[in-house]
Amino acid sequence: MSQMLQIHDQLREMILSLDLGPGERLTERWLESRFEGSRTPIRAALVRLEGEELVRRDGRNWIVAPIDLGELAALAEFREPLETTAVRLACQRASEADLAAIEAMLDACQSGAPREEWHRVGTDFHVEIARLSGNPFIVKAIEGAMTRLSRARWLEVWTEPSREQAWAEHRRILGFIRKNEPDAAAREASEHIRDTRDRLLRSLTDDRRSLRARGFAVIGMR
Amino acid sequence: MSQMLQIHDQLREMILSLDLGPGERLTERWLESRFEGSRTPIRAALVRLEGEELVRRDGRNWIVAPIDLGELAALAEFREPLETTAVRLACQRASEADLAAIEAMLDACQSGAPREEWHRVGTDFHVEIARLSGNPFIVKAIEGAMTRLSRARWLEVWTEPSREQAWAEHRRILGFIRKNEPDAAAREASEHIRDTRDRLLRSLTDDRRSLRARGFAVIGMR
DNA sequence: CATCCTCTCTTGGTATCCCAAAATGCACTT
DNA sequence: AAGTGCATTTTGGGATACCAAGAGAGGATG
Repeated sequence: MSQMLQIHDQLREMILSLDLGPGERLTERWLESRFEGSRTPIRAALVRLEGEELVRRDGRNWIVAPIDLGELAALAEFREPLETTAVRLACQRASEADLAAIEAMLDACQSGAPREEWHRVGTDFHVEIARLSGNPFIVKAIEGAMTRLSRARWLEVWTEPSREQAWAEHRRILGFIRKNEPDAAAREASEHIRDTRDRLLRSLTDDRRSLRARGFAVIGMR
Repeated sequence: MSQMLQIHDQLREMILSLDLGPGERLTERWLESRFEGSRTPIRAALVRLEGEELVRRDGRNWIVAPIDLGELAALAEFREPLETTAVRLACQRASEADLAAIEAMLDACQSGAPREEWHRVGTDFHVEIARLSGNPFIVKAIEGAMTRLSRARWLEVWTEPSREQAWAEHRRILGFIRKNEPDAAAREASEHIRDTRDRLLRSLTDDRRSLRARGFAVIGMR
């Protein structure tokens, strides 16, 4: 694989895992030494990440995109029509094998599983459901939305009951698709997206001060 | 503005206006002489355009993204939930001034207007309506979808009645938003998107052979 | 001691250079 | 005449060189 793609993937991972704090400045020269490559592939990776809005220009400088809490409500508003459409289409188009694969994914996430696992599966569930719609534009939009949500979800303080509730909602959505009840599946999906939004907002607005203290640029939601 | 952005914009324009044929190969060296800049900014522009999926890798080469007629149906399926949501939100959030501005835009497109004008307004209408939703994610998604549709719309053979019908549908959507009738507006928007899809598909599948003859890579829709 | 100016150093933007790999074309074979 | 193998050319990937602009330190001046 080309060096540029390696750098892109590593840098992306560092950003999404909060190894690089939101708002942090990235100098091309630092990245150069960090990844032991020259500036050419590094700049290509940065331009690419800029397209994914994980990195941004600040004047002439590069910075890690700040987390914008103001986005969270808009993101839920965006996901709702798309995911309800996705589950409806999934009812028509998904095979039993597809659904079983997703159920297995949920099952694999036992209560003892590490935090990374819960985080990943909680994202992948929505992307995989979108994939069942068979519509690549819906898939890409949901991928983008979940990526945008990803860092905020690391910061969320997960309580056991809230996590359980989210998982129960996932299972209900899947169940209604399986029973081929598109209206019920869509209703569940809507509720789940709103519940998740509320949980995130409640958790993050409380902790915003402490996030700032960690040096993270967290904007919006005055 | 940086040279890279200039090159990006110019190249983007050339692609969207079909100055560069879909599927055409782009060598960095040719672009270098064409834009009288060195390869560094040109490569940055190409990486950027790759993110917008207007340019793509073919092995080690760069090519202008082919037009994929198979996308057209999926694109309509994607737009429908988003735009119906957008018009509903517009009913709640748009000011009279916003609506008047859009109406003025439609009015400015008289029957004698040049083809470019019709093409541009036909795209902008949808983007501006999306903007009234106040949701930046919806706006960007619609922008992307209309961009993806743009080249196919140049190839469409426009008949006077079909164009009139599209404009009448635009006006009806706007009218229902104005009268604050979200359900009616959403229904109109759905119908309009489907009608447009059907018109496009009918026109393009017929003419596919002639497009290929012009050297355009047009794939999908066996 | 505060302020302003200047000089330096670092940064990103651009041009150019080198290299390996892939394509091209040509000659030679059958 | 068609096919095959080798030499040459061209291409994109990466590294480096150079530059102008901006930030920051340090010194001169009030």
